[in-house]
Amino acid sequence: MSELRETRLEKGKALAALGQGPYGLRFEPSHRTAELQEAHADLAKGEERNVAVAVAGRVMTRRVMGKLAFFTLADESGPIQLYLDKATLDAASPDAPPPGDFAHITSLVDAGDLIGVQGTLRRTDRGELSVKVTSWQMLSKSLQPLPDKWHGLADVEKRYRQRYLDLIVSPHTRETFRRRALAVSAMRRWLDERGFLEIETPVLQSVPGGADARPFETHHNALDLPLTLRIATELHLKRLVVGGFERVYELGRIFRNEGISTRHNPEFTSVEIYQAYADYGDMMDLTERLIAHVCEQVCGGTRLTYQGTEVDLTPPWRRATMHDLVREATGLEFSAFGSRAEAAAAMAAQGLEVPALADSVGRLLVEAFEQRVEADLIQPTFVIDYPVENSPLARAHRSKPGLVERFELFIVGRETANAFSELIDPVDQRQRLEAQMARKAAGDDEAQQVDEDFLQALEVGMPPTGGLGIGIDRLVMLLTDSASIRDVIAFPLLRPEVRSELRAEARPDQANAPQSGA
RNA sequence: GGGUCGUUAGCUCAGCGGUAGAGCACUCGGCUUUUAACCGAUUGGUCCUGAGUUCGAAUCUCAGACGACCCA
Repeated sequence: MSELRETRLEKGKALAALGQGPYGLRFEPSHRTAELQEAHADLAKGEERNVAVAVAGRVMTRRVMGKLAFFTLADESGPIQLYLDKATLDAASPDAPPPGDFAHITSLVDAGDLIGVQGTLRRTDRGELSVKVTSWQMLSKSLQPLPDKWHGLADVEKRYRQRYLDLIVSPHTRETFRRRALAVSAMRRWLDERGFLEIETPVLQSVPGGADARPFETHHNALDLPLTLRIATELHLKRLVVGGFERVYELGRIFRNEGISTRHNPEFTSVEIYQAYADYGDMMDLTERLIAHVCEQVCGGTRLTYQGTEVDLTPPWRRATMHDLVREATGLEFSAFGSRAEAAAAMAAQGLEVPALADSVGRLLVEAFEQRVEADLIQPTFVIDYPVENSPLARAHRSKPGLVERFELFIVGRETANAFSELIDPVDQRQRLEAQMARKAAGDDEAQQVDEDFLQALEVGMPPTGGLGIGIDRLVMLLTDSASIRDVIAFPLLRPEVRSELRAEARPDQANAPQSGA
């Protein structure tokens, strides 16, 4: 609908004729609105306070009644009411061309416009703290209507596609991203204070590694080189540990070419943390303390409610082996199975699915865990000691053959962190990655590949190291009580919006296609 | 990948085989204590797209697009 836009363009011209932009250069607010609300909470109804204030923000609502008008102006901190009366405004601007300053602000300023005002304070008879405006400046004319002031943006798709509108009208959305920023900065500060260095590693890689995932592919023109976007930061951070950095981390975006769901976005944020001379037990301690600290900073405590469920993140957290958890849930004792066939038969008898790709007792254990245990791990739980087959970068368990020193942290049924005593033996590492390559050749397109340079780094000698990865998006979902990962990513991936006329051009075959009878 | 639901005015929605509707927003008029302001008037449509059934389709059928949720 362009009529509204035309009207507002006309108002913009009228404003320009009055010397009001309509796009201002700068404005100096004296306060945020929330500061005024707090500082003048004691001002009584009907009273005025003759202090000069200046505030800037977006006009959210307008109520004009003859010679008096009320606007709501919102800045980042929240709203404040503007009290506009004809007598005051016209007296303050005697040189304004007819029909006068009050008429100008009430007829040329629309909901959605960004304006700055100067005035004094007054609490109205109804108890609303207001800026009694003496002068105003148009800072930016909005040519588009704001979403419905009562319903807000109910269309979920529009909320994601036009996040700016969502942010303007939904305080809850603003709060979510504010908390996300708080969580990330609290995490970095906590790590920095403990001597961890954040070092950036490449996003563009020749050999994607560090996780079981399919990468995005791209190309470097000048080198005529196929490249992939990183699926993890692990192998480069380990090279830094080899190089002598004993505590390193990187908090950043990684990319996995997978489906989209309420828990998956193709680009998401992780933090990977490596500590030399530590093992996975140390990383459990670190994980507890780090996440509990971030939770305190963001939520004010270590207890929270997620989608109606009480979650207590107060350390220490439960630690249980995968074998024990699967036994509790299914009665199956996986350490007693002598062959895959035996394990598969026992699983089938329990009504568990037995996928063909799970070609070993260890992989079936993980299947049983995913099918029967995972979703019920509501309170924070470290699941420890994974089968070696699924963990090609983790060190063999010091006392349990066939297992590795690995844990995953589950909260509200979701994998939230993953950590190992890192595998530092280059010979063992080569064998593990070669086994992965064999799987890849057999059709597992998420299997890892051999990274010769990484193996070379290990040959130089890597100290025993504990490594940890945390999914930031899922953690923020937990801290903000968000049901979907899209609610904590400002601009989640969506299919591009296609206009109907372009759609017709894109599918010319459709117009003449023969129709099969209905 | 499979299933369910949704898509109608700028926004929120109703209409479910017989002339396209409401509230809000916009525009105009009135109004000096409103806060979903109020009162009056006007304006606004590719009913997601394409095809089919029918005398007649927003409505029924098929295909497609996009989205949400659930499952894998």
